[in-house]
Amino acid sequence: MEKIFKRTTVTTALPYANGPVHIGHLAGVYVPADIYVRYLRLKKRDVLFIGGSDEHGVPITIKAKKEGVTPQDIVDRYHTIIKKSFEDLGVSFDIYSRTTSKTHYEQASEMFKTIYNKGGFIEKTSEQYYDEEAQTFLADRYITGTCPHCNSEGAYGDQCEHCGTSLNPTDLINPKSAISGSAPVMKETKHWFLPLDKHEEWLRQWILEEHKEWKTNVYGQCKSWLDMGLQPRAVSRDLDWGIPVPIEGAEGKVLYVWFDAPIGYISNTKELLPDSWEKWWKDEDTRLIHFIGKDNIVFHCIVFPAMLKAEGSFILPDNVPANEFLNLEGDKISTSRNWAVWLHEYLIDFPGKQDVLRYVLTANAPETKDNDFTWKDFQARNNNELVAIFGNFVNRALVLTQKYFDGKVPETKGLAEVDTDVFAQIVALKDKIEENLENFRFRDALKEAMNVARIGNKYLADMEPWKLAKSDMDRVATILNISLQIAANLTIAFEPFLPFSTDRLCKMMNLDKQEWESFGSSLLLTAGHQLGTPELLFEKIEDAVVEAQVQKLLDTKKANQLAAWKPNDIKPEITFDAFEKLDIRVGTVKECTKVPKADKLLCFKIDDGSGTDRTIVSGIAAHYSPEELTGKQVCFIANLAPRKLKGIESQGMILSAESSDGALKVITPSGIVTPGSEVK
RNA sequence: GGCGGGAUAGCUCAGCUGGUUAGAGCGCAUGAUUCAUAAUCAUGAGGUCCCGGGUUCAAGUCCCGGUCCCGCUACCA
Repeated sequence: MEKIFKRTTVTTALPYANGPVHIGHLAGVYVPADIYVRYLRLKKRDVLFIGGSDEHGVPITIKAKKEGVTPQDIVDRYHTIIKKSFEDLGVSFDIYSRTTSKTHYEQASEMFKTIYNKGGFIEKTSEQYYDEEAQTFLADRYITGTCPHCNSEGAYGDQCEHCGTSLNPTDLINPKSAISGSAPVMKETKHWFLPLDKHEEWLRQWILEEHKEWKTNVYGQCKSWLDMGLQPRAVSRDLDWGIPVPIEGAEGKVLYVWFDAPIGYISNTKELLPDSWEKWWKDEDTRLIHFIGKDNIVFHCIVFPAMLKAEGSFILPDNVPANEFLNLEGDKISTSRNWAVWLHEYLIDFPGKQDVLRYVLTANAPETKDNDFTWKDFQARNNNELVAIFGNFVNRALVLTQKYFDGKVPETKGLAEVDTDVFAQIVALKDKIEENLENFRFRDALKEAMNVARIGNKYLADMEPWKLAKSDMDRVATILNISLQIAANLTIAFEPFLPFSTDRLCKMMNLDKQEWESFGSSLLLTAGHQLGTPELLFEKIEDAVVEAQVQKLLDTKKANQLAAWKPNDIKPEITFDAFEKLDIRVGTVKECTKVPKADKLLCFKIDDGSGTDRTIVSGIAAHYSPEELTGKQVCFIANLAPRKLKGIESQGMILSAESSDGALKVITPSGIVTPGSEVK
């Protein structure tokens, strides 16, 4: 049962303002959303396209601290870059605002208060680390100390970067505040929780029964969560960067960023339409669509709807088309490793080629599984598809008309069956494109749009007007009229996908933009209409250009890795006596196995020369397979107090070096020595 | 470890509720053509449908087991 909606609210995941936007964001969220919205507008449907930056949360405060600037400085910088680059790519937001806006502060506070007054939250008091000197509670990332697992210094409260173990702040040995350096104390703190468990029943009905049409990845993930049972989720944090919890007795507490961010969709609508925003969020005849990446599924399908429901007056999303991820040259896109193609840099490196990126990202969109972006593919799709099929057809039609009819649209002189058949084919394509777009299959829709140009090329090849020009100019007139009508249809077919190119094509043909319903018409241009000057719609991209991009990728990656990495500070001096207490030995690995039910641990049986095997558990499973190390000699600390890991007593610690990229390499003697040899 | 998604031609992907010789685009080969940015058009060669079992008259498609990739989540500490 398909419901008829009066209008559509489209939101895109709010990019986090601690870095620029890259092609992964575009392919997964912004380009498909923009295509969808442009299509709806062409169909004269009522649609609102909402975007904005997500500007709160701990990572931004950390980045600010690292750079010695304020969080506001950070978000101002990236918000500006992101907003500008979206505009330049033609992502046609009706508004692109931010979660630090005044409207948003008010809206988020109001939302919290409404839910609070309805009894929609539960309160819990727990103990957390507090920095007395700085008078603030400490986020996990703000606490450092010694890792209880690998004993390395400088582990964070949520994770030890050395061994990769995830931690709780209370696990750290000798915890220190990253703000003041003082030792934090445990202090009671109160927080509010959204009891998702109380929403489980209706969520189950709403998603599992009423939205079976959602994409399989989305539906499956939701079902998994619902089947596991939902837990209450904290909506506040002790932090000074964010929206203050708007009730009494909540000083020093802000809304947790996940609670505040999605409300940004609503706030931004309100900022744009202060008087009429509610119909876009509260009217049952409005269709709400969230475009997101797959990492955001649970959030937009379960958590945010629970918030909206708890508030009581909002509609729920009708669909959440989540895409998978885009890889780059075979590797995961990573901001920290600087393995990415940044939008703002692309726009500088490829001026006027917004549509090429839009095309490639759509043609290769990660709709059903992770996909790979390569510069070679980028070049091939530009040269073999945009230039050779689309651009070339347009050029042929325009140049031939220029040549035979001085650039004026010739009159048809009697239509043959092949002529009318062309438009029947185009109408069939229009239907396919519509069906694909309505179902968020942008890749297929684009392919069908390209088929319109293919029809044109085939028509010209079959009709051969350049031959008939010697004998039958009437027929040539008809053929070129038809060809030009096909070219005019291309301006409609590609408008959602390649808005810059359709603009140029319209100019070249001296044609106004057409609406979607004219798609398939054989009368878009009247006889005698004067065309503009033909230019090349797309130009070839040479090998050297894409090779330079690959090189740039490799270079910046290497440079950033080196620049970002510096060796840890040397620890405080120790006496020779202290050194002598350490007993480092060499042993031969007799047996190495994975520890069951643990992803990171390997269990070693080591010949240490004593006659009995020594058991050591080490967190290096992510870096070595058991076979690689069996038979090898390793160095280990022999007199470290034993520790139980996953129920196995580990008698010592295997020494490894950690490289700048985080890779662990086991320390091994340069030649074979007798097991039990001392390392001095 | 649990859960979700994926694995199909050289590459990127379609294959709905199981049914004849497994499809598309690009790339490749051959031919045609020259109006066009050596672009176009036609034809063709490419596939143990990840592996191993099973259900069935019939399995890429359903069931069980396994491998690898991605995401969520947990444990460990």
